[in-house]
Amino acid sequence: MISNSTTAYQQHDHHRCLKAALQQARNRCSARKVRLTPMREAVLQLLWQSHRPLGAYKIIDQLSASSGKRILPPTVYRALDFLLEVGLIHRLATLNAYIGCPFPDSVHSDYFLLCRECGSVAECSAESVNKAIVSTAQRAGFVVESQTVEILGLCTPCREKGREMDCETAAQQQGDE
Amino acid sequence: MISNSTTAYQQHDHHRCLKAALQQARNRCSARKVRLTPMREAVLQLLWQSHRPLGAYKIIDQLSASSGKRILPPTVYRALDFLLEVGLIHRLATLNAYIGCPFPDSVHSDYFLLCRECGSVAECSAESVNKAIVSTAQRAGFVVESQTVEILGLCTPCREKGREMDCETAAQQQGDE
DNA sequence: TTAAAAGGTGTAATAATATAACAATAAACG
DNA sequence: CGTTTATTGTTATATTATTACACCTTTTAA
Repeated sequence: MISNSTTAYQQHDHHRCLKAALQQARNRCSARKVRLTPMREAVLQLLWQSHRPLGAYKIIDQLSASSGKRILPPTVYRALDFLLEVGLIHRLATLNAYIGCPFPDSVHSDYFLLCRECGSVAECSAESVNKAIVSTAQRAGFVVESQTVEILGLCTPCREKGREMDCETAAQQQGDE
Repeated sequence: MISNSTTAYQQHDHHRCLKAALQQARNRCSARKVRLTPMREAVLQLLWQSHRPLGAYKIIDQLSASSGKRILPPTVYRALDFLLEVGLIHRLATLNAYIGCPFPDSVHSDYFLLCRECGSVAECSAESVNKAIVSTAQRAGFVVESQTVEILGLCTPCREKGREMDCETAAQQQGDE
């Protein structure tokens, strides 16, 4: 069984997506008796702007721009640490970037699909992957404590776009950074 | 079927291990018509000192110490890039560190067991993990191009040591950094 | 066998990501 | 309230990695 968040690269009402995430975050924090301060919420909101991960310094820049005053690294890293701790975001080791967690409340081993074309990241929780990892590790006498699984590839929309290009004019394949 | 290199944390003749790795590297480079220069070989050799990954700046320091002159970052990063390219080493994203590849010649999706206690890293290639990843990704419409799978946990020797400690004196559990 | 080209290394400077240490402030709690 | 605890501000710095350009060495090819 797969539980996933491939809405990441599908059309959807993102405003609703963000609103739900923030509400979930508030609930989770109050349940845990920890404080979702304005700074922490601001960082979380930035990470929910889109389904693309954001580097810490991008967050610093955006926050500085929107607040009008210089936000310094420790401020943002502390908010990120808090959000990681509470399970509201994840850090992507291969990108040195952070992303909102779409289902903080369900148990899940982090498993990410990173589209190299559009930069979107979908989080999945696949029991089969988890089982395969734990059981092969076990056969090697290794006890699993945590996993980092980051898959680089192409999401459906980007693959289809790529196909169109192949058919029409494969000539002008400029990268859109 | 699992093919692995759990010798990483088992007793073995490491000198032989290193010698074999260097020979394999020379073969691989000559087969590919690329040059395993003294600098590149020195870096590779350092990465084969043990089955523990090494950060780039550790390599720089060790190389500077042993050669008597200051080796600067680009020199080492270039050697690392070369070795990565040729498939003789891997980069561990979760550690920002590098490690020799025990079987550069066989096809394998990189899958690493990192022991949090002793720091040893074993590389495995498990078809079951790979298949689970590719098939669940596929169900999400995602085409896999490359994978980063890094598993943190405890290797057999460390787990056993931990057990002994529990039985005898759990008191003095000083981390051996 | 030598000139040109390609590949590799040395060096200085700097970019990008992250943390340590301590002061100032705000919130929670008795 | 006043005290304690949690959070944020600030300065400085650590860690990892890259850019740009000069110089040297190996290979190629005339």
